[in-house]
Amino acid sequence: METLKHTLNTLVTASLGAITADASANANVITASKPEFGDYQANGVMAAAKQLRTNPRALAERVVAHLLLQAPEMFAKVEVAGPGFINIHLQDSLLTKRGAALLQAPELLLPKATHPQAIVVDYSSPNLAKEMHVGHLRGTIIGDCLARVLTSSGHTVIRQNHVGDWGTQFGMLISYMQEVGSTHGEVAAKLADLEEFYRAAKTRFDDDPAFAERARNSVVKLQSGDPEMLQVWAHFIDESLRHCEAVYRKLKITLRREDLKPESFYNNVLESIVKLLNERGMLSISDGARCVFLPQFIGKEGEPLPVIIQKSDGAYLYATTDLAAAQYRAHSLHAERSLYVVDARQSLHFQQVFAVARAAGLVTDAISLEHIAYGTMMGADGKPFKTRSGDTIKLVELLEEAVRRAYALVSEKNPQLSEQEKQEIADVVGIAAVKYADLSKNRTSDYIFDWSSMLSFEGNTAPYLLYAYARIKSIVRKQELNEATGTITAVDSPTERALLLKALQFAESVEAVASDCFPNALCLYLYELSGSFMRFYEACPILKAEPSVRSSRLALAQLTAITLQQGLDLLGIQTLEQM
RNA sequence: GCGCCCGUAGCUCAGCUGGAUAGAGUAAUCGGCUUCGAACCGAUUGGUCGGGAGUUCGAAUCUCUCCGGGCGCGCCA
Repeated sequence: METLKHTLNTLVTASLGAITADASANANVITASKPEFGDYQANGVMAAAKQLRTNPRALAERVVAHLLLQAPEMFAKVEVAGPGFINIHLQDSLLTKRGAALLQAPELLLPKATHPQAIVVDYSSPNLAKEMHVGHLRGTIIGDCLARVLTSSGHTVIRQNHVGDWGTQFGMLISYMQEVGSTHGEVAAKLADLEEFYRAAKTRFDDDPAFAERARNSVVKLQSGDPEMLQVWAHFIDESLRHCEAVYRKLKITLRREDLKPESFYNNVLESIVKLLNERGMLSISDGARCVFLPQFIGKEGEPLPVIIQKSDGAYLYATTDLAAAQYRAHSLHAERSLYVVDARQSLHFQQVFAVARAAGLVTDAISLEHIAYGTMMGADGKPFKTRSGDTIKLVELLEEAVRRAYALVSEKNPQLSEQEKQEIADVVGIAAVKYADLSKNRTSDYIFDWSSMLSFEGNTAPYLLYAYARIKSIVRKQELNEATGTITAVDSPTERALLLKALQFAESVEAVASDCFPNALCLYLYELSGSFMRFYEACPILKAEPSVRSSRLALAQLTAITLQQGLDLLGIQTLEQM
């Protein structure tokens, strides 16, 4: 179903166009900034009046008159306000009709994009040399949410988990694996704690020159395709992936093995990338390294800034791999959008990669390459977590802590629940709290990792939304079994009407997330929806209302519940029947 | 030095394709459960939107400048 905002914008824009004879005029309809301004407001008349050098209020009056002739049944009141705003008050019957239609066919809650696209979402992408830590949380959660949202909008989403499985550090790890055990079981036991394994290998590497030599040798052998090295390496990668998948399962992340497109996947095309750049005359040798210099990137003292494609020792770098990946996504996956959900600190890198890819013709204008940047995970001291400090908090441990805290809270609030129920609720609530804490913040700002704020269950948090949902479900359970499912027929109370209007606006926020990739907009919407329900709940009796009112209110509560459930699902958060 | 990001209530943050009197949460104070789940709801207090200038009917939002902070900038990813 087309959104109210879109319907209204089309209508008012048409009226504006008819009056001004300007086809480019846009009514710019938005949700009203205050309830007294109505349900929606059109701001575009003032800009149009300015262009025509005419009185904005007079123009607005004419637009309103035209609009009321076009669709009189939609509006309760349309009036001109202030310097030329048009305030739109919708007819209750329009709202109830739409609400009833959505209840009838909940799949209409999420309208499909008019132009479905093939969209690559590159996210999570941990380095397999180490265990996932809190630094991987944001990209994994945000990327998964975007993948879900885009899928729900009817796009073909191709997830790409660009894991780091190649490079010098794997030589060290392989050599250490060969040292610690000869049997599969011994090695697996050692790999149970990847972090510890990495530290131990690193220590060996730093302390023993002979070991370091073997490690360097291992890299060379591995890269030249030595079968034994490849086997050990594959074993390590497989173990490391198991760690990731355990985290994904806990977090309800939709990434699967088939979404893996590791760095090593591109190994055999890197040479051809370099060759192509060379043929295009884009390569130059600088200090022995093969580089691309683009005029728009200026370095420290005004000299050109290189993108290093191949090191002086012949090894490739991540820019090369990213170029290969861009080409693969454009030509093999036929993607029209490629989203890179990656830390904001890599923005220069992506600017360069995108620019080189386009300049070299590795991708055409048919694909939009977008760096979906997110802020750095900061410690309580305001400093970023250091990936190699050894002090990072493991993601699994963080999640276990969240669930523990949720369990304590559930036990306190609802001690009468069975042990199993408490545990199941704690699992959902703990994970939901962690994800929501992240998703509800603007992704571009830095994120301060703080146990108390992340695991607080008060205010604008996932538990608040889950609680609203559980409350509705509790009411629904209480209705008589033989009672026919009613539908929304009236919204006579202000909180009742506000709730219905809010529920009808779900798709508007989902559309915004699909185009701008800011999941916090959806969080804000769901929070407001829950708030609207809570106020409705306080003000309007449902089960105790007269039969006709009761049936309509029950239906409204139902609509709220399915909207909440769907919205939370898009965030990757499960709902609970009770909590 | 060059580039990118950020500075909004005591704290954590929304709002930024310019729109009406800048909003939430939290903390503080007060009120609301013999009535559908109080993990809730309501009220009050809390602001030179870092400073200044400009663009215009209108600026937290756009431009410039200054101050403060973060990040990035040749062979890690």
